[in-house]
Amino acid sequence: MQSDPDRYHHGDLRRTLLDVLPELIAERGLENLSLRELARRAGVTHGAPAHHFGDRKGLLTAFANEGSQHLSALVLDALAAVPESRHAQRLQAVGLAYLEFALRYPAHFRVTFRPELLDMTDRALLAARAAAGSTLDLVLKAAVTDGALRATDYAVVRMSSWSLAHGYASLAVDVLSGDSADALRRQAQRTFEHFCVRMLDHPAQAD
Amino acid sequence: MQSDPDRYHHGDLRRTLLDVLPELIAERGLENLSLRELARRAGVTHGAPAHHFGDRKGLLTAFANEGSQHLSALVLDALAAVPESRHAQRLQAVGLAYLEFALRYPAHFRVTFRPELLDMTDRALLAARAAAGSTLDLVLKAAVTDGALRATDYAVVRMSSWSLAHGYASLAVDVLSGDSADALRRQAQRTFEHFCVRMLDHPAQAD
DNA sequence: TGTACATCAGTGAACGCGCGTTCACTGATGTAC
DNA sequence: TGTACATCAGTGAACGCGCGTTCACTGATGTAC
Repeated sequence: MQSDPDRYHHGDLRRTLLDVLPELIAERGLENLSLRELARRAGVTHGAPAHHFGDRKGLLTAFANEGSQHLSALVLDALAAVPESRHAQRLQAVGLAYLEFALRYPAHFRVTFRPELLDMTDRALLAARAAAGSTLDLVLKAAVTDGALRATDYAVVRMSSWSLAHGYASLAVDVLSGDSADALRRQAQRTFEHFCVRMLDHPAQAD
Repeated sequence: MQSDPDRYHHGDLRRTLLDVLPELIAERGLENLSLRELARRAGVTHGAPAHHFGDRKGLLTAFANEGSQHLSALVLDALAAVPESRHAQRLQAVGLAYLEFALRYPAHFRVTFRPELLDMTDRALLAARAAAGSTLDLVLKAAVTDGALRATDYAVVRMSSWSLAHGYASLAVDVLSGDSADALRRQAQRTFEHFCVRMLDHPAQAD
């Protein structure tokens, strides 16, 4: 990717548009998102984005796809640091990674969970979403296998874990956005630990 | 309120605008909300709403105020049916009322928690929000008093309860909006019960 | 290494549209006496 | 009960604006030979 500002071909406009989008959403909100303004900030005429995304929905679909990938990466990273036998810690790690996603990529977070703005028939998007959602299932299934979670409680614990993480992240982004990110992280750590310890049992091997 | 369609004075335009708004948000989304279209649907020229709300932010602020009042009413109603000593049940009732708010008033739910769209200096709005938030505190404080919740766990349980309810409601409105409301309610009932039972202890008197 | 040609990426003018806001107005209502 | 007048609520024309989309174009790149 070259940066000569006067070249006719941009080099990687698609990438640049996706990179500029979060600032724009942060500044003006998803309500006032304008493709023309996006093109302006990318240093390109307003017709150019159509070459890469077609329309607004295409742009946001690609952006949401990226969001799901960020989320997957954060979850997998967090899990890599926790032994497979520590189920409560693993569940906590997933929840904290979800919050981390919202804190680091608030614009992605806002777009990713708004299906009415997206092309939900897009194969790449669906695959990315499925991948991001599957990790929680793996963690909970392992807990069932090891006797830390009753199979009959699986659905209920899955839904409450997801809701807790999603709610915490939503509140962090929308309602508590005045608080410092570190304060939110610390509080979340305690809150999620409290939750996970109570939701999963501790088989003999624990600790 | 009269309904003669040809009168010059509307009768209660303010009320009508607030009543029409949810449909409009449901149909076109908060992104595409237009004051002119709102006026059109209220059967009035586009200049009229300004008399009552000033601008878009004024309208949404009044709407969010109403939202907080709906939420308060649902929470208080739900609590009225549960004995004061049943702390887990009371906490569950608050959570389910929160979900009920999102299911019955999805447009209000979407607006109420978007401070950047509202005039957060509006006294009436602030009062309504504070009132809606205070009930959870009352329930948890009673649980502390009765020994069902350790004072040191107060903050953590408060935050996880709020997050769980908010997350569930958000997912219900945004992501799971294809599911039937009744199915969501039933699943929430089980999920919240599971959660509340584990978060609060059961002093001697229980049951 | 050079040339011809196809493809790709961005340009810029033009279009029609719906929007929010303003403002002089007029019809309706309410109040004072 | 009647009249005069002030206030309130909605009208409708006008404004300027930024938007998304289209499209013939041109400059740049890549490939075949």
